[in-house]
Amino acid sequence: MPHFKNQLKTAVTGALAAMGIAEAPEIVLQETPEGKEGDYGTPVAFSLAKALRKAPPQIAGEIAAQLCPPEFVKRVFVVGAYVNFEIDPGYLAKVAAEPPAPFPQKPGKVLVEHTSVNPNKELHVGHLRNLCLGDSLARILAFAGREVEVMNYIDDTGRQAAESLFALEYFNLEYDGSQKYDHWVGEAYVRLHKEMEDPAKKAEFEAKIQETLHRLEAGELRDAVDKILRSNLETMHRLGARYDVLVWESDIVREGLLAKAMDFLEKTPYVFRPTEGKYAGALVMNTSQFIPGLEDPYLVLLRSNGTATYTAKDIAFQMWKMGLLRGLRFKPYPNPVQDRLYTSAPGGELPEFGGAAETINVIDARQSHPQMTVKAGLEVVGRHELAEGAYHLAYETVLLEGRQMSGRKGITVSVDEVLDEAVKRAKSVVAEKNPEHPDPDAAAEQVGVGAVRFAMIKTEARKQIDFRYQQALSFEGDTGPYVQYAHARASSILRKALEQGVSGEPADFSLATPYEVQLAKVLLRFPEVVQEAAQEKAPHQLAQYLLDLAAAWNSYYNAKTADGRTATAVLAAGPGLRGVRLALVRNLKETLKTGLGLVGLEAPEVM
RNA sequence: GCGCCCGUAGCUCAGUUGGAUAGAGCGUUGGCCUCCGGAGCCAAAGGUCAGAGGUUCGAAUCCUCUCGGGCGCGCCA
Repeated sequence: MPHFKNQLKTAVTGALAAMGIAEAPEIVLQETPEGKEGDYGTPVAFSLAKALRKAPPQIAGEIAAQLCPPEFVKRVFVVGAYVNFEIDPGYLAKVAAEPPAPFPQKPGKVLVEHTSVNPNKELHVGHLRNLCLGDSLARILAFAGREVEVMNYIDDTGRQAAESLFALEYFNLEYDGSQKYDHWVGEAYVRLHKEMEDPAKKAEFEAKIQETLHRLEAGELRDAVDKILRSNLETMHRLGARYDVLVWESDIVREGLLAKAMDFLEKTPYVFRPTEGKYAGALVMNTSQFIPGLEDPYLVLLRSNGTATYTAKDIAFQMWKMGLLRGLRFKPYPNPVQDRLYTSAPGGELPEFGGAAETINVIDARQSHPQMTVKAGLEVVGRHELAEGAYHLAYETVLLEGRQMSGRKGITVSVDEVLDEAVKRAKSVVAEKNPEHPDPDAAAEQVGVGAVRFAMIKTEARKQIDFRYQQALSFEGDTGPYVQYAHARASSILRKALEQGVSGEPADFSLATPYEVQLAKVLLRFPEVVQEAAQEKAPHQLAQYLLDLAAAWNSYYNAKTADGRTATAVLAAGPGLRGVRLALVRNLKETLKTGLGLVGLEAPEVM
C-alpha cells in the first residue's frame, strides 16, 4: 500500500486516540465513489456508533475536527457519516508517477506444483488452465517477495503413459516427423482405447499394459517417456511457463521415499493392517480425526497385493515437498527451451530441492478429496503446521463449447491447435491494423498467445469456464490484447517524446488536472492488488485490475473538453504539464508491463 | 444418500475479511478520427444480485432453509 494511504489511516487513528478511543477498529480506507466529493474516505464512524452511543454523523464530525491531516490533504470533511479526504492533485500525480517500492523479501520458501500432465499425449485446454494459473501465481508470489520453487511432476509410472507406450508397440508405429511427436503418440493412445471398447481386446491388452507398467517403474522406458515430455515442454515454453525442476515419480519410488513414508505412517496409531474384514491384508489409514463426515474414513495405502495406491504416492511426495523425507537426487536437464532447468535423476549430484514450509498444488477441483487425504497424511504424522501450509489451488474444469472433454475419446482441443489458431488470427489483425509493422510475426505470437493466457486467468479459479474459440481468441473488450494495446499506445507516445527531444522535460505537478488525478488513483492501486492476489492466491484479481488500468488509461487518452477538443494531449501540452503527463505515462507503461509479466503476457512496444 | 463448489444484465463474467448510487465485456441502438495508434472512447437501453427467512445502523457479501446446476464419494489412475 502506498505510504500516503497509511498516513491517512494513521491520522484517523490519531484522531480516535484524541477522542479517548484507545482500541481503534481497523481503518478501512476506500476511494470515494464517482460523483462524491473527495478522493478517499473511511466509514469508521459507523462501527463506533454502538460503543460511543452516538449517531454516526456526529462521530464523523468529531473525528474530522480532531484530525491532524498530513500536509498533502487539502480538506477533511464529512459526507453522511463518512470522513472524506480531498488530496492535493499535484501530490497524487507526483506519487503516481513514482515507481512503486519493491516488496520486502519474506521468509520461507513456497513450492508451487503445476502443469504435471501425464506424459502420454499432447496438452489440451484443461491443462492450459492449470499451467496459466500456476505459472501466473508463481510469478506473483515471487514479485511479492516470496522465495518460490516451481515444480512440474512427471507421472511416468502411471497407467496413461503405459498405455501410450504399449500402443506404439502394439500398432508397430514408426515416427516420421510429419507432426508434433506428442500428437502422434496421442493418436496411438486414442486408437488403443477405441480397440479397448471391445471387452475381449481389453482383456487381451491388460497383461501387456501391466508389463509396460512394471518396466516403467523400473525406469527402463525413461527415454521413451522423455521424448514425449520434451515435446510437451515445447508447448509449455511457448506459453511462457517456467519451471525450476521436473520430479519423476519413478525416482520417488526408486529412491525409497514411498517405503520411508509408509514406515513413517505405520508407526502412528492411525495406520494399521487389518487382519480381517474388507481391508484384510492392506495397509490402511484412519482419517476420521482429520476429515469429518466421511462414511468410510479408511483409506488404503498399500493394497493387499503389496502395491501402492495413488494416495500413498501423493502423501509420500507431499512429505518430500515439505522436508519430512529426503533423498531425491538432481541434475541439470539440458534442453533447448529453458535455462537452469533441473530434473530428478538416479545418480544425480545436486543438492535437493523441496523442503518447503508452504506448498501450493495446482490441481483441478475433482481432486479435492484426494488432496484432503494428503493433508490428513501430514496430520497423521503429527505435523499440523505443515498440513496448514499445504494449499490446494482447486480450479474447475474447462468445458469445450459447452461439453465435457474426454482425453480417452479424443474429444479435446489441443493447446498447440489453439495457439496456432490464435496466432493466425492475430497475424491477420496485425496486417490489417498495422501494415507497416517491422516484425508482424513476433507481434502476432505475443498477441495470440497473450489472448489465450489472459482468457484462462481472468476468471476466478473456482468457476467452471467454457472454452469457446470465438471468445478466447477475441482481441477486443476485456482481453489480454486490450491491455497490450494500452501498453503499446503508451510506448508510442514515449517514443515520440524521445524523437522530439522532450522526454527529459521537468514536471510541474502543481499543474495536474482532475484527468491526471483519476488515472493516478487507479495506478496507485497496483501494489495493493499484487499483495492481495498473492495472499489470496488469486491471479484473476491482477488480470481484472489490468483491465481497469488499461481502461482508465484509454479513457484518459480519449478525454475531450466540452467543445470536443482533446483534453489530455501529452506531447502537445504546455511545458510543465507535459512533464507531468510524460512522467505519468512512463510509470503507467511500466506498471502495465510489470502487470502483464506477472500474468505471463508479453508487453509489445508496437503491435 | 453424504460432502464440496457454483447461481449477479439476453450471453460471458467482476464485485464476497459487511459500507456511499451493484460494475465490465459481448450483443443491440446512437455518437466520436483536419488531434499523441479507432485492437480505442462517449452515451442509451438492459438487474426481484436464484427464492424465502434471519443478523446488522447498513447484506450481492454473514447465518438458516428451499430450488436449480456442477463435481466428488473404489484394494481405478
